[in-house]
Amino acid sequence: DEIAKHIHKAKGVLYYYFKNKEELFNEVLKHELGLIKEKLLKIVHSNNDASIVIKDYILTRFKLLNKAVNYHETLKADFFEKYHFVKDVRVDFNNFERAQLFIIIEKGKNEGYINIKNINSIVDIAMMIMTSIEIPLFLQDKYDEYKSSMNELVFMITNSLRSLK
Amino acid sequence: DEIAKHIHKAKGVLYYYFKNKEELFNEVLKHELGLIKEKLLKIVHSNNDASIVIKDYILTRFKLLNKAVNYHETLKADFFEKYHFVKDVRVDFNNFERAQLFIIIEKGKNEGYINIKNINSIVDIAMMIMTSIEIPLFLQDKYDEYKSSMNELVFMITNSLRSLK
DNA sequence: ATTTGACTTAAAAACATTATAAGTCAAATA
DNA sequence: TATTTGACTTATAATGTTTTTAAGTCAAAT
Repeated sequence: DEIAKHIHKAKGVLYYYFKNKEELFNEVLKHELGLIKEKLLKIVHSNNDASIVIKDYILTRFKLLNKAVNYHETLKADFFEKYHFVKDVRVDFNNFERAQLFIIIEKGKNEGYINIKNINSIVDIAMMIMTSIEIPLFLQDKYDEYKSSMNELVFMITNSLRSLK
Repeated sequence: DEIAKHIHKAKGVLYYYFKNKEELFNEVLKHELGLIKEKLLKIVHSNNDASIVIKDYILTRFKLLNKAVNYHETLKADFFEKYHFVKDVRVDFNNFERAQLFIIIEKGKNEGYINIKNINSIVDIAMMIMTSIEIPLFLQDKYDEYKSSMNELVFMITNSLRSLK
């Protein structure tokens, strides 16, 4: 009813374009994450050094996701085990991020800045940390509280990459 | 009723020793965390190098907390904003851990292994990561899933300490 | 000093009722 | 033909009521 009111149309028309409310929500979510993906891709494919790219990537990622209210809903769904609802979009975004981190680290290796054997394992850890932090950050609204630590977290991650062998 | 049954006493006697159920739970919780503190103190005050100590500390911390079912209840209470209930014990354990990490890092500095200016900021980050990871680990039962990454996470943290300046 | 068990009281579970939001569809419109 | 409407049904959630269960009390007993 609310959505229909917002577009000044009858509610029935929504079911002409979407199978149900879930499908509609998923499209909105895809759109929201699509915009974020775009911005992150620009960072990954910039001409900066890998150390700069990884810093930019992580900080921007959290900044953009903090405003992504539909994404926050998927965190809730996941936490309260209504995961199926948004599974595909979450898995897709996860794969996207894994791929980007891989690209950045590989770039760092080529530049001689990073010196690690198994890129995938470091990607795993980075993903584990980043996705874990999302819950206090976005569901418990601690983004502002943790903000100041964020820069140092990134600094720590980039530094650890430098020395890992 | 259940507790009274377990100790083969009438329920009323519980109120002779504890003001109410909350107080009883808090005592159980204190006891549970007390045992964990003991074990962690042994690690901190062992004769190992700081790099070994920090690794031992973090891995043991997660291993012990994973079995600490009453502590898990405090995570839930915190998440669902019934924090007051267990605030004191949680704050106390937090301070304890901050103090231990500080001691370990300071030790690392003295040994020349760690080279950072602001110990507190690195303690902040470590605490942020560790407490954030607790939610998926203990409330979403992903401890076994993340276990293999845990060693590498610790390796990453210790390495980052080495190079931070 | 400690324990009991019947007792009161507060909270939660179960159930029925009502209200709201989700989804359908024949007919209308463009 | 593609799109839109609005009255309609149906599923879900909110509300209120009753019942059950668990928390807490206390005079009396050990």
